[in-house]
Parts: sequence; C-alpha cells; structure tokens
Amino acid sequence: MTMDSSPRQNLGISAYSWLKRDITRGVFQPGEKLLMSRLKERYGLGIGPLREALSQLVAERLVVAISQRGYRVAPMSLAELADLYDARAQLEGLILQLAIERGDDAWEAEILAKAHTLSKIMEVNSPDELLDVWDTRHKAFHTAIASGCRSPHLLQVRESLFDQVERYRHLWLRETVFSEEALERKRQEHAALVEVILERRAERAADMMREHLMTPVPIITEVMTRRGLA
Amino acid sequence: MTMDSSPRQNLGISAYSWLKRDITRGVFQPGEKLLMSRLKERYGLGIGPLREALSQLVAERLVVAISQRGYRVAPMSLAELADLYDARAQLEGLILQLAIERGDDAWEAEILAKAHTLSKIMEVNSPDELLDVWDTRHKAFHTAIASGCRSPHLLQVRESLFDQVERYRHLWLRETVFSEEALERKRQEHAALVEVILERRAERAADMMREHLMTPVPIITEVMTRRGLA
DNA sequence: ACTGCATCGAATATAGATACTTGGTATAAA
DNA sequence: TTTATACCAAGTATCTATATTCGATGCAGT
Repeated sequence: MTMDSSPRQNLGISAYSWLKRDITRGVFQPGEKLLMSRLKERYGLGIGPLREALSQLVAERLVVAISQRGYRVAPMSLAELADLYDARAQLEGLILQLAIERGDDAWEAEILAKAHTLSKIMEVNSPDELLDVWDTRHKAFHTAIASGCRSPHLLQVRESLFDQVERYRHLWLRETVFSEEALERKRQEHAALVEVILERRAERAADMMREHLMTPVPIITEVMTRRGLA
Repeated sequence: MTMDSSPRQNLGISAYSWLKRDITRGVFQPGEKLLMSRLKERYGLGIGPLREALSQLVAERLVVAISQRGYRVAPMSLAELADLYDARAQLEGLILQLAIERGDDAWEAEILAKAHTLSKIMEVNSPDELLDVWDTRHKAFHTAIASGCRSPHLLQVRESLFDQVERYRHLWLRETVFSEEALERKRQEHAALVEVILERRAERAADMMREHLMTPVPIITEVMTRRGLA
C-alpha cells in the first residue's frame, strides 16, 4: 500500500508550528531567552531541528537572533503595537478596495456565508471553546473578504502581518469575547461592513475597515499597561 | 584589546546572505535542486548552518522545502511575475499616499538628494559597474520616497516583496540599463514623479507610481519567453 | 515486459567537540 | 572602605562529523 498515513513530516517543521503557537499564546514571554536546553526538553527534539525552526521564526520577526548569544522572543512594545495595527489597517483597506473592484459573485456569496456563520454561534460548552470558535470564524470572515483581491502575494503579505500581530490580538480577544456588549458592537460593525461591501462602495468600505481594525488598539494598550508589559 | 574587529558572525547568517545573493543573481536556476553536498563544497560550510540559511529563505519564499526530500529554488512563472509586480505596485501606491500625508521637509529633501544622485551617473569604468551603481542609486531613490510613510512594518513588508521580485527585476535590469533610450525614459518618469510628490498630489502620484512600477512587466515577459523560462 | 529485491545516494537527526559569553570573586588602587 | 579591573569557572551556543532512515534507480528473475 502506498497510502501511508504518515507523510513523515520533517521535525523542523513540527518544531516550527509548536514554537510559533507557544510564542503567540504567550507561553514564552516577550524578550525571554529561548534556552536550547529548555526547548530540547520541552519538545523532545535535538538542537538541529530547533535551530531550523528558530531561523524561520527570525525571518517572520517573532524571534530575534543575537549572533553567538542565542535566540530571544521578539520584544513587545506600545510603539510596535501602534505601528503594527496601523500598517495592517492600511493594507487591509487597500486589499478591500481591490477586492471590491475585482471580486465576483462567488466572492460576495462567500462573505455572506462566513458572516452568517460568525453571527450565529451557539452550543458552546466552555468559555475557552467560545473563544476558539469565535476567533476561527472571525478570521474566516475577514479572510473571505480579503480573498476577493485575487492576489496571492498581497494575501501572503497580509498573513505575514497577521502572524506578527497575533500576540497582541490575543490580549484583546479575552477582553472582547467574554463581554456581551463588546461582542454585540462587533456584530454591528461586521453587518455594516458587509452592507457597504455589497453596495460596492470602495472608498467608504475601506474607511470602515480601517476604523474597524483600529478599535482594539486602546484596549490592548490598557491591558499592556496594566500588566506592565509596556 | 576589547575592540575586536571580528564580531564573530554566526555562519548561518553568512550562508544566508551568500545563498540569497546567488539565487537572485541566477547562479541557481529556478526549480533547481539544492544539493547539500554541492552547497557544502561551494561555501565551505557544514550542513547545520546551511540548513539554517535555507530555512530562512523558505520563510521568504525564495526556496521551497519538500519534506524529507531537501530543498529547491522556488520556481518562476509568468503568472507569479504578473501577480508579484501587481502586488508591489499596489503596495507602493499605498505607501506613497501615506508618505505624502505624513512626510516632512527632511523627507522631501532626501528625495531630491537621491534623485539628483541617480540622474548624474558618470565616471564608470565597465558596463557591469554601471549596472551596479545605477541599481543601487535607483533603489535608494525609491526607498527614500517610501520611507516617508513612517511605518516600519509597511516598509518591512515592502522589503519582503522586493526580495521576492529581485530575481525577475534582475532580468529587466540588463535590458534597461544598457539602453540609453530606456534609461532616458526612466529619467523622465522619475522627474515627473518627484514633481507631483512635491506638489503633494497624493492620488495622482500614486497612479504614476503604480504605472511606473508596472512598465518592466512586458519586457520581463518577453525575456522569459525568449529564454524558455516560462 | 513487468514485478520484486538489492544497492546506492541523499536528507535528516543526534551526539560530541570547540569556542564563546557571563557571572562571580579576589586583588589592587584610590 | 569602596570601586574598578582582571582572572577564573560554569554554562551555552555553535559547528563538524557520524549514524540512521528514507526514497530512487537499476538489475535480475519470472
């Protein structure tokens, strides 16, 4: 049988996924030194694959390498928060304008589908499950909108900024998802966004998108200050 | 003496620079398999540092990794050429609009300085030197314009697309720099661009920038077709 | 001609050797 | 007495070399 269930994934690639997840989830603090001995123990891997994974994360700016002095988790700061969200909002605005120019009927349908799935979340057992489900569907909704631009490379660049922002966004998620009031506001913003998009009002839609994406900034600033991360 | 002149750069980082250079310069063909034995021999390094360098290049999409089957140079295609240049033109347009909103007097001065340096190239000994000098100054000119957006992360994303496009751009360079006619046209486009930027006409400037950045596409398409790279 | 087996080559991982940095302590000078 | 510097020891990153595993190719046998 050639249908082997184990495609034998390269250990470096697995190490990459696990490390990325642990960094964005805050298992490793910003600025923290990533000791090879610790990582070896935690993931049960040799140094080689770990160095490979770390090299990739350096390229994605989630980890910084200091020559001959090992690796550290990239630091977080209020300045980076502001710039990262601004850059992302501007880029997403551009992508949305292009999507409105270039998107077809299937694109519109996909947006409506994802918006519906997002707005109707029920039957969740635990708060953590709510967070996971809402987050997944929220991402899917925004990705559906962006995909209309039909440019793989713009979408790739969008992904890259998204990965960098994820650590900050994670701080915001807990504050938002567990507040019925905040959740309701998001619901309204999304509905308004969909409406303007379907009317193909590019300029207005881009403005709304930029504004929508900037709303978490004050909240995250507050959380970071409170926790002394700034 | 603590002033050691050798900061003892990690071999992985050097390997990264050399490999990147050799890939963008076409020493390794698109799609070509990167044999560890070959690389070891060529750069005089062990496998470890090479794997590190390759991992970073994978994150930058210049190399693709096939699990358990080593690494290959990322393929080139007409489809990627078109999308890459489109994405870059759109992004650069956005950045220019922001730069015109946000740039100060020092920014304007820097643009004028770089434009002047670019337009007055003389005293070159060889054609290859002309290519190098012109390319360096051309990049500096465009970077000076972009830097006005004051967003490190947008500039970082711009760099990333630029690195990906460099292989294609290199094909175009030889066709343009060695033609006095093409060079003169570029000179005029740059002058017109500077004029509109200094007048702070954001919309018009962005349009011109997008158009300016798309001009190499037909030429590169022609070269690729001629050489059977498509 | 096709299938199964063996051999070869390449990628991957681990383990060990080397060289660097860092923190502490002791000594000397102010 | 205090401060600064130099030296020493422990820990850590980095590299090279070796072993293992996986895939591919060629040959032989049916």
